[in-house]
Amino acid sequence: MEQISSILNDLSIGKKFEIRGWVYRIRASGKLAFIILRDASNVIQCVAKAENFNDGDFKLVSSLTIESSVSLVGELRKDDRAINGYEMNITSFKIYERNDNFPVSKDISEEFELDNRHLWIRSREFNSILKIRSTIFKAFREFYDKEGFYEVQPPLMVSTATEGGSTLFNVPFFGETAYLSQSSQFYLETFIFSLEKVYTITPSFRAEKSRTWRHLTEYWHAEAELAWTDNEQMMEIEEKMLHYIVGKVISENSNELRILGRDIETLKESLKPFRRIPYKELIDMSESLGMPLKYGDDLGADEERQIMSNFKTPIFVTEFPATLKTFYHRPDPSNPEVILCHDLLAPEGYGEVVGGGERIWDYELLRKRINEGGLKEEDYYWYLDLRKYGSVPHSGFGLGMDRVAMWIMHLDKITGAIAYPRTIRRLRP
RNA sequence: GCCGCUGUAGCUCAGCUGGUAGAGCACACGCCUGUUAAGCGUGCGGUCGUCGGUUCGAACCCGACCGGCGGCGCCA
Repeated sequence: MEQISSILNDLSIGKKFEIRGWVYRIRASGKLAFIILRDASNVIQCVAKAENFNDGDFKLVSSLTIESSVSLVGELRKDDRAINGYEMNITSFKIYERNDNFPVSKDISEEFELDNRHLWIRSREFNSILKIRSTIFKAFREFYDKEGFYEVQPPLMVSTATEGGSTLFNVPFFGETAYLSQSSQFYLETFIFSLEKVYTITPSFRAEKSRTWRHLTEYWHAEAELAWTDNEQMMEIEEKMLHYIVGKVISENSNELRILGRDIETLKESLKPFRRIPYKELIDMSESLGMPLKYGDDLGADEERQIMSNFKTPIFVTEFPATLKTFYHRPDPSNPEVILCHDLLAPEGYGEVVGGGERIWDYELLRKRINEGGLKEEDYYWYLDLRKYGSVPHSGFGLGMDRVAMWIMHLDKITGAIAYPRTIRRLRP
């Protein structure tokens, strides 16, 4: 039994193989049937000639239907007329299941595709998306492993919000109410006092009624937290990480990128250094970027899209005004109006994929910020404790894996970057 | 939460000023020895999202409800 990709080469010419998979396309004429077979690895054209079978068997093999599961035995030939340049001349076959009518056909709407994701993920396009996603997740873990980080597992059923104001999902919890985690940041901060450099990849849940091209209700959140690290050092690590991930995808998935129509030369631009632009400078530049802004304006979807249509490489926007960020961000001691933080905006109009920065590590300052935010100190007792017992300067970030995947693959919406998107209006399949 | 669009065959859609439902694809059968989303012929296939109203008559006009899609805010 062979994988299709492993036999598509000149060394296989003249050899007999057995391959198994699903019928991708079939075209039959009286005495000849072409079956394009797919497996996880690729597709190959197979030809069944009537002269090689008795009438009953030829009838069976030439009337197979799309997505029927089969194994085919035959000899490989080079043939320029066939997709991928090789063709297998079938001499025997086994049918595992013959379908009546596969619902997914060449003309499908977005709604039908989403209702039938469990079947659509078989398409060559989605097969490529899943392979690239797999590389992105693998590269993320590889990078942090090489950098000496520990992977940790925070709880996902929690008692408090990370960011005040965000809407939480409630879950019954033995007479209490639990919430689904929106971010593991606070728990990661606890881990650094044991392990110093930690990361995690978990789902995060947002009950906001967002209806946009880049929001999911359940999304894959990659987060890291480092002791003894400032904002500048944090950005250096993130830049190195994204260079590693993009480089891995380019080297391992060039074929999949081609199937998706992703321009690899444009993607390679993101292997270059990322500019750091302080918020104030960005505001000063904003008019020339086609999106006039004034100091204090937040960057919304339209602003990011317009600004990032000017860049081919991601940029860090740093030093946001304190009014635009939540309570745990550390103000610049030399200018408390400004926060020691950064957002990473992806190029080609994609916008924010990472948010990070230094955390407040002074006990009294954090208490003050919690109270200013209208939050209850007792809800955050364990988070405050970290500032009482051996507090250290530290930084971290959160990255939306699905957003990174969408940008790397140049997809037009985030629901295309994940197999089973959860949004305000989609819970199935 | 706000704004806009949409729902007709398994799928993609057409259906004029209201007059009793159409095409392509898929599937089934037949023909074809080099197809590339193959071709030709025949066939199968519809409480026109649901409920109510107007009318002699509603896929079409009106109302309510339900589903879906797109955009913004919020964020990753």
